[in-house]
Parts: sequence; C-alpha cells; structure tokens
Amino acid sequence: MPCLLHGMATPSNHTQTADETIHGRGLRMTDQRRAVYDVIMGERDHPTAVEVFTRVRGKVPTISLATVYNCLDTLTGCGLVKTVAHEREPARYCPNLEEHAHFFCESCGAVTDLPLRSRKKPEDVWYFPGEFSVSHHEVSFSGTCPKCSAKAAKSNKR
Amino acid sequence: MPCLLHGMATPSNHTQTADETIHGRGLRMTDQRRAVYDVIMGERDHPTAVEVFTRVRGKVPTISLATVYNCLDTLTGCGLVKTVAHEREPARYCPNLEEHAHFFCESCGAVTDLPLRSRKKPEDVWYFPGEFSVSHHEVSFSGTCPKCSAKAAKSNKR
DNA sequence: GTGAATGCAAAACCTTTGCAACTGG
DNA sequence: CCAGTTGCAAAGGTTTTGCATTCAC
Repeated sequence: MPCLLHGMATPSNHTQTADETIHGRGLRMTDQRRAVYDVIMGERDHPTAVEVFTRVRGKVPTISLATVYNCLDTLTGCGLVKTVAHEREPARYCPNLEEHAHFFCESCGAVTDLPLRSRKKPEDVWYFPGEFSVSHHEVSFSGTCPKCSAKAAKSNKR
Repeated sequence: MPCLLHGMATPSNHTQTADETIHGRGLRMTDQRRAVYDVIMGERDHPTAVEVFTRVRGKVPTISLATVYNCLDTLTGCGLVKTVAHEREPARYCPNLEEHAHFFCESCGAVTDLPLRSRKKPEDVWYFPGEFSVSHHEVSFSGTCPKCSAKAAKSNKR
C-alpha cells in the first residue's frame, strides 16, 4: 500500500504518494525509507532520530542509525517531513506540512502542533529594519501543556 | 569600569551593574566572567561559544573553552545574556534582553535582532487547542538580509 | 547491470563533567 | 580562610563520513 501524503508540500502534490515524490526526484524508494516515513506518519509525536530508529527496528531489524539519519535527510529534502529544532535538544521530525508552530511542554516533554489562526501572519508581529526577504520562519513556545496544567491544579487542591 | 546593563531582565534592575547582579546571586565576579560578558556586550553579533573563546583570549590568554561555557551558563542563569538556538548550529549568545526575534541570513550568516512591533503579540497568531500556559517563546526567521539582497540585485543587473 | 543506498565503524562536533589547583571576598 | 571558580583532560551525546556491500530500477 502506498503512503498518501497528508498536508501539502506544494499545492500540486496533495494527492501524490511518497513513492511518487521520491521517484520524482530521481531517487529510489527503499524499505528503509518507507519504514522511516511510516513511523513518522504513524504516531505523529515528533520523535527524535534515535526514537525513529528504535521504532523502525520493529519492521526493519537490520536498519542502522546512520541509515535512519540518511532517510530523514532524504525525506526532509523531498519536503515529505519537516525538522523541528528546540534549544540544544536533538532534532525532532514532524509530518505536518501545514504552517504551524510548536509547543514544548517543560513538564512532560510532549510537543504539540499549533495551527495558524486565520488572517494572522508572524511577519506582522515583528519589525524588520530594512529589506529582508523571508524564506522560512520557526516559532516555538514552551511552558505547561493542558494535561500537565490539569495535573498540577489537582495536586494543588489537596 | 563596571559593565552597565542594557535592556532589562526585570524592571527593577535596569541600572544594576553586571557585578551587582552576579554578587546579588551570591556568585563571584571573576576576570573570566567579566571578559566573556564584555565580549558579548561589545560586538553584539551573536557569537558562538567558540567565537567568544577566541575573542576573550585576547584579554585573558589563559582562559579555557570549558570556562567560557561555564561563564556563559552563569551569565544566562543571571539573566544578563540570552541563548539563541537555530537549527543544528552551535548556540549563540545575545546581550539584548528586550523582547525580540532573530533573522538568520542564509547567505552571509549574520544574525539580526527584530524588535516587537507595538501592540502585537506572538500568541495571537497561533491557535492553542486547550489551556496552555506559555512561559517562553522563540521566533526565528531566515532568508536574505538587506545587505545580501542588495548585493544579489546588483549582480543580477549585469 | 549500474549507480544509488545501506550498514558498519570511526570520526567530527558541540557541550558537559570530574578533579586538582587557584582565588575572590 | 575556604567555598566558588578555573583549567585541563576526558567523556558524553548527536550527527556525519568513508567505504565495501547490497539493492532498486
């Protein structure tokens, strides 16, 4: 079964399979690449390379960590997956190709996607002193997620 | 000459010297800490730890890289300096304590501070699905800076 | 068949740590 | 004086690289 793309890298490929995207770049679809892609599309919890490695080993026990890094590079290069950097932590990988920010819970470590509110643009919030041409932006928040906030409120009551 | 604080960590300390801030935490002001702080306050070009190390060696030739990391930790812990993380690059250090975002030029590597426009809030741009309590946020843009845009425009004309 | 991709090991890189020697208040 | 800080060297964790082998097309 081919892997369908969720989200959109570009308007034209929203029904393209990952196989087609890879082939479109003159690259090959290997078991390892498919397995890495499936893991990231599966839990969608922003795993690190090592976490992807651990999960992928279930399906492809011979895969090496170097190959996982290779596959992640290829998939991000093709626009199938996005890299998420936060502080000095290891890189995480995200299958959500829509415009979004990330929330990092300082208590449980969970990473949550925050979609863009309609008609809002990050560029409007900041003052650009000159002719900057913006190609990317990355926005991250940290604090306490709803689950951990609720937990804290409960234990404070007692 | 004591180092005056620029920007504000908290409203109350805007005329406090770095010495006073350090002493206020029960810590000592050493030659190394002062030199590291002066380097960061000097060029304000968001140097990495290794760049700070190289510059500081001019004043304190015996300083070690581990001590530079130590000093940077202490200074950020005291709120005198902020850490700037971008992708998988080494951490950079910033003496601007005002609320701001960063622009990373993909052509020349320069890092520019982008101040907040008045009456705008980053939290308004994103949709938070639940009761998130935000303690920090970090916003970074990348693309081409004015200097490099101008250079590119000039060479395109010919 | 052939160039691309894998797997392994080793290296590179940034950062932290352990500990004896030193020093600021 | 003496806890806090330094300097050195060694280790830690993440990511990359080189190269022989394997595999997708």
